Amino acid sequence: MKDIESCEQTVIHEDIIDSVRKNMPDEEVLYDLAELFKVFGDSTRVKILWALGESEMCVCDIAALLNMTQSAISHQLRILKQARLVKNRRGGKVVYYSLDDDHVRSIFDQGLIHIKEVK
Amino acid sequence: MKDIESCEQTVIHEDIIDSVRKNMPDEEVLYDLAELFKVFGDSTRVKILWALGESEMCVCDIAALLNMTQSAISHQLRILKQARLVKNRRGGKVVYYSLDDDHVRSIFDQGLIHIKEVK
DNA sequence: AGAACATATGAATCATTGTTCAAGTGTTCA
DNA sequence: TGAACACTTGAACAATGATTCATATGTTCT
Repeated sequence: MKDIESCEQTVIHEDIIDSVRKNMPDEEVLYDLAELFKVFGDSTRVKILWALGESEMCVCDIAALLNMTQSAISHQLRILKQARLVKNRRGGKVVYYSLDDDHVRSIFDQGLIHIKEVK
Repeated sequence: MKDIESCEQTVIHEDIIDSVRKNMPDEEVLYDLAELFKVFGDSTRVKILWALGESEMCVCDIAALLNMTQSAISHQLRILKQARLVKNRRGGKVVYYSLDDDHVRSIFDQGLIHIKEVK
């Protein structure tokens, strides 16, 4: 995110730069994409998402499952909810969370294919 | 990552916890998955990957395209290479980078579907 | 109303990370 | 060989972020 005095860079293949630039999506789209993947980029959240892929769960059960504090889980659930990856419903004192996106599974799958090939 | 004295958590649905735990992949797999998505979780890297999806490019061209320093780009390329998402070849003084994974496109696509639905 | 419980939230802390700056490789060409 | 260029790399810095701790909210049950 710099823009000081329009840079003094060496450009070797101006034609390629131009054509690539022409086909690039808006800055904003790529930014949002990165923000989404950032949410997937934490193992606690990945575990939560995976667990919710198996079953709707309440906060304290997730905490017990992952052996972490309720508070920590709650903070992460907030991030997941803001990203619209999970939703929740209240049942008395208990709040149940579940997946709010069908693509979570397929995003995971694509990632798994990659890490399997790399191993 | 805590394990102090086996926690004192309230468990509400023990059966669910057990069955979810049974179906969870190894800790290591989920960790690797998060590490992979972490790589996608930066807009500079997303831009680089997208650009390389269009065409093989050298470092200074990417820097010019994104209006960033060669150094910054080079650092990010190293991360992408460690994750086996890009590969490179040398042509004289110039180093050309290209995608090293067919799934980058499909991972992006899944992400794009999500952010479009959310908007 | 008040106690007990499940969850949420704000501030603080510690670790991680992206970029910059300066210096280092490696290659070409005169 | 040495200057010029493309790129890499390590240290430093600032910003971001995950977890903890303490406290607040909201619900149930007596």
